[in-house]
Amino acid sequence: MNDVRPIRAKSGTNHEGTSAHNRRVIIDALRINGELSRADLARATWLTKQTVSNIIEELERDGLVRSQEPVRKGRGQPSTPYRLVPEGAFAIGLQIDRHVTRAVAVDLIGSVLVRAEAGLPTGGPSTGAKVILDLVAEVRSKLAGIVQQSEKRMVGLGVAMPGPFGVAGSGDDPWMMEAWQKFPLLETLTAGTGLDVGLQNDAAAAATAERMVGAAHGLDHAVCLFVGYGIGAGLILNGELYRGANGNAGEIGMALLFADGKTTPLEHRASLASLYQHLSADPADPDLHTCINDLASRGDQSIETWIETAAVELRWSIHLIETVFDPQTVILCGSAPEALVNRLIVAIGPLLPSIAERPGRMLPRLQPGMADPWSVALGAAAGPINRAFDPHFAAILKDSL
Amino acid sequence: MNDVRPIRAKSGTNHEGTSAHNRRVIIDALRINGELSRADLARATWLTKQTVSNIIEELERDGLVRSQEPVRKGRGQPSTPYRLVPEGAFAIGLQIDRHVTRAVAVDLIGSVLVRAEAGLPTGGPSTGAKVILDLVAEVRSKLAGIVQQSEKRMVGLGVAMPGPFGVAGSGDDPWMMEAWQKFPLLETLTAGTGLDVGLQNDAAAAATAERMVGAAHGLDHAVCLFVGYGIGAGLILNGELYRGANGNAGEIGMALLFADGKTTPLEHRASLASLYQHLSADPADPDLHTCINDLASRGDQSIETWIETAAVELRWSIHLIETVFDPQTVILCGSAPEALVNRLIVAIGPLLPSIAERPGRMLPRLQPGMADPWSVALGAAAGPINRAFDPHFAAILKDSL
DNA sequence: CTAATAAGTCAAGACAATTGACTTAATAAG
DNA sequence: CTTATTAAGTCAATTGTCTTGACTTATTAG
Repeated sequence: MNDVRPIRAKSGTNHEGTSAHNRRVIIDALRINGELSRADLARATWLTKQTVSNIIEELERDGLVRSQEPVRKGRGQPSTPYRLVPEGAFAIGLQIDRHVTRAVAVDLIGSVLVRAEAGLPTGGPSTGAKVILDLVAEVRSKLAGIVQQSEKRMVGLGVAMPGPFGVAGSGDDPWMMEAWQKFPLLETLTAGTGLDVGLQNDAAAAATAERMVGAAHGLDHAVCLFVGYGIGAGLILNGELYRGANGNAGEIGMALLFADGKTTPLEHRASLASLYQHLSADPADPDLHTCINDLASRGDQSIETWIETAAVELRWSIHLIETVFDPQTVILCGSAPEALVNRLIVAIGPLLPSIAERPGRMLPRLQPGMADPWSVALGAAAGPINRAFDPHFAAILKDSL
Repeated sequence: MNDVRPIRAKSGTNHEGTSAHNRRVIIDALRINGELSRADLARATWLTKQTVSNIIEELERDGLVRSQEPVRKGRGQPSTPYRLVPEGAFAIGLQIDRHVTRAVAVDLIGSVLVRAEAGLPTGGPSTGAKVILDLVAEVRSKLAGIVQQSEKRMVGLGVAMPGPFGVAGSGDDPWMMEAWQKFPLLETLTAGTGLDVGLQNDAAAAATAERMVGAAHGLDHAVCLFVGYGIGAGLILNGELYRGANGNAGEIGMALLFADGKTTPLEHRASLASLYQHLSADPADPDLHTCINDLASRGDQSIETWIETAAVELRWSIHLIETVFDPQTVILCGSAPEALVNRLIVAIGPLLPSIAERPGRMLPRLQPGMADPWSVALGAAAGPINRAFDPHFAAILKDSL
């Protein structure tokens, strides 16, 4: 009598969905192309001139878009280009790593306006939660000091931390990231900040950053190979970040390799963790980053041996990524020091043969991405901005409110 | 003066896009749930009762949907359930393999109504094109003999063949699949049949079939590991088939493995091609399929050795797929004989530890899919049906006409 | 027998994109 | 210098699709 099994269906849409999508398409077009006139927008988006005019007018009223000086280009009335207003929206990005946490305030076009960093006490969330909430509050108030009304235009707080999420842990993590994952982080942050909070893993955040302001800007298919304390891949598929069924897509650090008769996760052979171990360095040392940068840039032998080993694994990882995802390009990025990433890129080449070798390629198979300790926090902040302003399927549907 | 770089932007949408999407959502809901009343549909899709009524009325007029006997379920007016009408649409699916080609006619709900097979002469497309066109014509006319007006409701021709596509070939393929890829297949078929023609690789077709009528029915994230002459993965991501930048996503047969000091593509170690070689069998032998099925079902030693080797590689492939895609489930399917696939599933277990091991899993990590020589052709036919009737982002946009 | 409940319809209204004519402002051609 | 041509952008009426709220119908619980 009672229908027990729930009905599964996709959500429908309506006028508001249409209008929301078109608004997002206009914003996206301006983000990708820098500045465009109404006529340009109409041609590029397949919308009518009139519709574009209406949307632009509304966006201008909302302070998201601003007209520039008219430009004459041949016959006909000069066109008035429009640009995104950087101060049109802000987001906070928060990176929670093993021994450090970073927060940034970012504007609509992805410029970092405020940054702050704090050490994370060992002991996990019980002591760390306060540090984090204080850091977010600090960044927010500094932003409010720079920009009028920033709080009115705050779209959310994006958090990035090492994954994978929701997996029965191995228990051998000395940095207590596991404890962080069990901690009700989203609830704590929502309650403590009053903001909309979103979570992604660090590789996904790096990819989100590359898509907003980096090498993946405007690309529909790109994979960011992220070398941090661990190693992961951030996936841009069909122009959107792909998360998988449980938000763990791209967590290739856990991939098991067979070599020398042993089974080892990739992470143990190519990641900063493996480098620290190779150098017998203390990961909590605040000078480590610059120190490694120095070693890498002057080609120190201790680091070269590691680079040689890691490069073999990375070369193979890139081959696999190309084979499996068929992306337009692979971007190597990381919280690793820039000099190290550059050395790695050289050491990785030449790439293994793969289906990515095709006639008429426009983009390099492998490109360097941001190698900036702040890029993950930036990507974390880009999350809420994407959700609020970028065109994606879910944003059209009624079930997304 | 002249703006040389083209403007890149996503397409906008309009009322028609909304309406087309809602129609597709209703069809999809009926496909997944079997039968639903208007009120059920309204609740499940977030559309209003009135909108659902209008759409159902239109679909009924178009012959895509049919009312069932009203059912009393407690208080209130009895509800009238609706179902998809199988004869509402048809598609032809065509599989082009190394030495054989198969064509099927399929209806709206994915039932195979007609099947036909032909040997492909060596010599590639120059001689094979006619065979294929004749086969398609045969299937179409047989369908027309069974169903009135089938041509009026024909939505297209889907083609599946081994990938990868558009890659500078290695030239060592004795089956001339490379020549097929250079051949203007789509143009020839479009001209020769007058139908809308689409192309996917065989693993993608297998996944499309699993999504329409198999283990991936109604799932949003599933990967089909397809063991055929080669080996590939068909990717269902966010409820849609993922193709990658060049239609080659999932072509894992080309993935290079390092073992025994050598570099070998996965394909050479786990695929029917490797089995044929192991057995010194002739791939063109038409009895090979049943013969291998016999050998596998009675546990013949010659085949068991191969299974042991292949299972190692497949176990690792599944681990990697889980790690990289984070799917809800992995489906093992193939053009391999059913008994062989079943033996492989047993031999593969137990699976390697991965992020797929999580508390509260609903689905098995690995499930058997269709192991039917006709499943690829079925999946090929499912392609045009999906394009015509399933909800997806592109279908909402103005640039999709 | 009556009240409650649920399915489904009706008709008016709201919303957002479309259409085609119009205005404005520039350059090219004579 | 004048005129034709071209392109950007606006105006006002129209169209297509979903929404709203009241209404009708059919059933069961009490």
